[in-house]
Amino acid sequence: MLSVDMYPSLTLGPQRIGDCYYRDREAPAHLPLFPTACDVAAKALPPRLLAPPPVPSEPATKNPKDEVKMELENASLWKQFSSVGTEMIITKKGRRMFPGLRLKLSGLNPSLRYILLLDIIPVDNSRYRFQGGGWQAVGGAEARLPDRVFIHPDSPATGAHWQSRTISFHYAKLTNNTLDSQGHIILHSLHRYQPRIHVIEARDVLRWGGGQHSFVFPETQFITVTAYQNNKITELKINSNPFAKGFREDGMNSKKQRDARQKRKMAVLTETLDIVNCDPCDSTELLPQPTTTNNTTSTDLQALTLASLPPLPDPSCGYRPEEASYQDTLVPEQPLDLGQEFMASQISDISISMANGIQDTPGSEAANGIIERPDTLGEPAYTSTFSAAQANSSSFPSAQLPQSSASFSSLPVPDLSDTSDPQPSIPPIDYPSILSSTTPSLQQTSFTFPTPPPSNTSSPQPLLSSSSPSADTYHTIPETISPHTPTDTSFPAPSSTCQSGLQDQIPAHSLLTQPSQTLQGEPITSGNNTPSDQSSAVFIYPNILPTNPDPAPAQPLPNQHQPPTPNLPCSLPTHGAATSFAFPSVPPHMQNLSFPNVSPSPAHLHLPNLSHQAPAPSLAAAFPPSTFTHPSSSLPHPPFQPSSCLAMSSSFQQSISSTTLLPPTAHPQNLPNPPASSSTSSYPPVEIGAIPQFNPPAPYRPEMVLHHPSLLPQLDPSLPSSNPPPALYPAFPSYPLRLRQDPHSSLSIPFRHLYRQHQHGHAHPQGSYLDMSTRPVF
DNA sequence: TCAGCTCACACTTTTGAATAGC
DNA sequence: AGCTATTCAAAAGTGTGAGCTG
Repeated sequence: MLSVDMYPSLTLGPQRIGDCYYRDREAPAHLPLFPTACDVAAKALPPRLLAPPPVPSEPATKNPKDEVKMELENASLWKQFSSVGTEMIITKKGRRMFPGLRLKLSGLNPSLRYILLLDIIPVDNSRYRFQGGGWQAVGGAEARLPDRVFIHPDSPATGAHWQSRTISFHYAKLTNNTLDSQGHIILHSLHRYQPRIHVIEARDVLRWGGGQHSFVFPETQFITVTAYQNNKITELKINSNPFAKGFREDGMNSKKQRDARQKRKMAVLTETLDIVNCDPCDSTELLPQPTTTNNTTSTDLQALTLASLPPLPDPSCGYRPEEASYQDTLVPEQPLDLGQEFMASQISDISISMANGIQDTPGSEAANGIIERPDTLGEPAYTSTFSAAQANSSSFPSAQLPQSSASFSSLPVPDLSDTSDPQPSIPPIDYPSILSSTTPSLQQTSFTFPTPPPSNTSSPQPLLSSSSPSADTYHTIPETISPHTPTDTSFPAPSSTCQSGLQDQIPAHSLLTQPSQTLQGEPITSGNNTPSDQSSAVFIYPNILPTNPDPAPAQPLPNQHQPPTPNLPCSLPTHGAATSFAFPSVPPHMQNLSFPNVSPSPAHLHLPNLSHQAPAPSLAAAFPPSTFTHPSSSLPHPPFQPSSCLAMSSSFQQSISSTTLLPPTAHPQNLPNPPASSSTSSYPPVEIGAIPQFNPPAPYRPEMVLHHPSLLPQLDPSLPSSNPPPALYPAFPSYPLRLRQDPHSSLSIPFRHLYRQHQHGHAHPQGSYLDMSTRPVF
């Protein structure tokens, strides 16, 4: 597949993939989901941009699709963690999530094929630090990384398949390696994220027309860390994760055992030393002291260690509070408080891609009861819900978790109100609260992002309202995804073209508004964000502390956020064709687009991700010829994060490539790809897998994205008309998925080739990843 | 000096190939 | 010959703690 660009919908983030609903069983809370990229963009963008496009077509939503429901099977476990403040370890090699996402789907058409995607978007623009027993927002978030999407290994599979079993995303891995080539989801450490699950009809992907459903469970929010900060979390992990069994009290790797081992070691050493020297005595002496008994173990150990070795690690390190005995030294656990602040801006990068996602038809969703809203992150919705819920509950202080999270009881409308509140409010939000509230609700993918929803839609309220409807229902609003819209926006489009696209759609100012966005295209995501800036107010992430109220400023990187991205989306959406694209295939737009990367001068595009990720599935997409010229953007981009990579499951890819993805309905042939075809010719269809992989070392540059206006989706519904190409998909604003090209490729080479090359890397038996971030792509 | 990150370590579970039995 | 069940080794996932980096 291509770059995500190609497929806006995929881009998840910001764009809408479909509808995103938060569902709470009980009460739907609507949490706006933000694609990472989107977020940024969103913030940057003026609200209106963000606002979900009016959804004219929403109508469709009512179909059965609407009834698609998703339940988080291990919600209780998640709630336990969220009540303390969930932390997820991220490593260079990639770390699985624990708890994992275990889901139950219902309401799908048994005979249709669906693709399940997982993406993780930043909840706010803040960076956190664990202080005083709680999480506090301490500054602006880092530039957004390329958005990557994890495609469930079973994808595409029939509705019957998905509904007959528990769906687990445990194979998905998180990494902090921005140059990751394994296709793992790239996240920043000490940032707060929200996982989202997207259900897309396979044909949709291909066509772009299908409905999408996005689900968010607030309780699954987490803060990334490279080492656990909260002892309570460590305990929970050890007690809940089978792999950590050895660290349990009774395990062989328990502190006790470890101490004992160390002691033994020490003893041996001391003996040796004694023999050799007398000095060792010291250590030996110490040893005795160690307390007696169990605790003693620890103490002993400490003593031993101390004696023998270099100073022991801080006692504080000791995890278990329980082991108070040890604790003398240890630092007592602290309640987590997450201070959340929003950084409104994050400019960061923009992962714009996400941003693109923005709008979507909010309205439609709303209708459904769903919330589209993207309102960004959470804005209101979150806040509201969360706040109420429990701000406290969760460990994350700042952000309040939605109470419900756990219960998910519906948090009806209130959220809205809440949301509003929250934002302004306080910085620190309780994580939990947020989560909770959201939990149930689905969000529509419409990612409207944080950005202030357009008047209506955009506004969080809608979301809320939607949410209010019952969580249970979760409306998923199937939205067709129009690639166009959102996604693109998200992309920072450096190039004028792109920008133009976006711009067109979006008021220039809006874009401009945010400094951060600055650049061209960015608007996208930023748009949403923008609000955020205020964000804090705007978004409600409960958790989020307003700390960084202004995003823009905060994010210096205006450039990064470039609205441009939109371009890509645009193209897609516009063309019905786009829809037709099979994943693999590249949207026509794309074809037009020249890939920055392509250009020899790699400089422009840096698709860091690309290169790595690549597990692209074999979607074959034809790439449009890279005519893309990508003006090298002058823009500086922030280092780009490889967002774009998509990892696709092999199966998925295969299917895709084979057309399997294509449901009967959609055949690759049909794919919009025509361009593809053309492209194919010139660019053979790229396999999705490949795309992700763009490994191109080159950092991603938003600008690239910008170039292609066509691609850019319309961010603002309101704007839309201007360019709206005939969208294949009616309505909505879905995010286009974008596939990235291989930077290398830059070339004219058909993507496939490119990808194929890369693929090897990605092929993950367990699942594939797509780099959604379109941005990176171009 | 310190916060944050990386790495090696020991332990555990999971996975898959090899083998045995029916 | 084909299928299923069992065994075993390798691979991979975990938190820990020391060391490194900026």
